[in-house]
Amino acid sequence: MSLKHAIMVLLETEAGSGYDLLKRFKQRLGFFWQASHQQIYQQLKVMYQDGLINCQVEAQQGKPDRKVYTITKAGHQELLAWLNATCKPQKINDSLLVKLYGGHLIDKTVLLDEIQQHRNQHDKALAIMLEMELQYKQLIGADKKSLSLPFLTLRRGILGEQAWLSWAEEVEELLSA
Amino acid sequence: MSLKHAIMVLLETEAGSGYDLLKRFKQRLGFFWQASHQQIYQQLKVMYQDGLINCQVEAQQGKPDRKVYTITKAGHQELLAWLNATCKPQKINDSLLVKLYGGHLIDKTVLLDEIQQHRNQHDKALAIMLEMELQYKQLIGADKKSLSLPFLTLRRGILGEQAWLSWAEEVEELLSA
DNA sequence: AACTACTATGCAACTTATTGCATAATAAAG
DNA sequence: CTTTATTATGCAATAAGTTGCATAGTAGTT
Repeated sequence: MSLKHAIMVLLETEAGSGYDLLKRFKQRLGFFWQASHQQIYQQLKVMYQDGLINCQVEAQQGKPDRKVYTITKAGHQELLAWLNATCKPQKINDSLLVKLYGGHLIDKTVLLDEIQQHRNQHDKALAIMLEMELQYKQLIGADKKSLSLPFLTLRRGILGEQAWLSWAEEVEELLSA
Repeated sequence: MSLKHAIMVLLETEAGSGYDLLKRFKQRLGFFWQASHQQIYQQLKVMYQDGLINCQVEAQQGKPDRKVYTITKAGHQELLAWLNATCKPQKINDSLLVKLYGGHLIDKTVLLDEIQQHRNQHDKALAIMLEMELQYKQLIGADKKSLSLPFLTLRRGILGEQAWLSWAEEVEELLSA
């Protein structure tokens, strides 16, 4: 289970509440790790029980208490152990491809429509990532160096999206013929 | 849940037992849909209870009975409904990228080793797919036409793997520097 | 003779993720 | 003035997926 470790990677650099972590997932790990708010809150609860993280409750007026989590020594060690262990290859379950595989059963305009809808999403995702890349490239010195590993994950996203879009062109060409 | 629908896509063209389906997943959908034998057997049980598939038991000497499943009318309709509905974007959870994102906490040779291990897997996967592509391209006429949609899913695999490998080169270059 | 791989199925327990609901304040837009 | 979005958290039930174990024969290898 890596959600636990993804959370710890985020907490390692900066403390945060469940909501903070949710936002960080979206902003920083969103294109390679997706987690819902339920998953995060539930996981934090378990991790706290297991002593991997500490919790400081900040009372707030009117709003529910804000629980700010930090990583413990035990958590840090667990994270290091995980980082040093090999991880299994990513599991891929892509329903769009299942649909395409069985696409002879339906009208091909339905397939084309769906591909185009997905392409819109991928176009947007790529545009965001290219913007992020631009911002990274304008950095200099220590800032740039400290972000070199996150930058590599961004590159994965960019190359992945570009490959997806190239493929979509092939699909559209073949289905439109 | 699409495992159900993936199974029906496979049963739509040809009847099969749980074990048959497991093999077909590996051979035909393996690079975009992964399912364990447990998942398949459990799912078949539920689908049978729900009337989506029929089951003919073939007695075998010494071995357990072989249960051959076929799709029912209800199953076919459910499949068509699913094929015509839009599916949500693929969920990606890639622990290798989480690891890379938090890679500043460990020795970069560990990262390099892991990338290289993964690259071996991706190299092999790509080689298999390129071989499959070659075989497809040697087909002619009706055979070729009937496999044009599976071929598109194969292209997705090929373009995806090539993108992964290009990325791995970037990573190795940056981490080795 | 022992080990390994393949065929062929399945239960039980556990972990992980999703869906639906619930609360409650602030701020912006129409 | 009403609706929508954002901040902020969480329970309960269900669905989906994983891990470990179990059975049992055949075929090939060491």
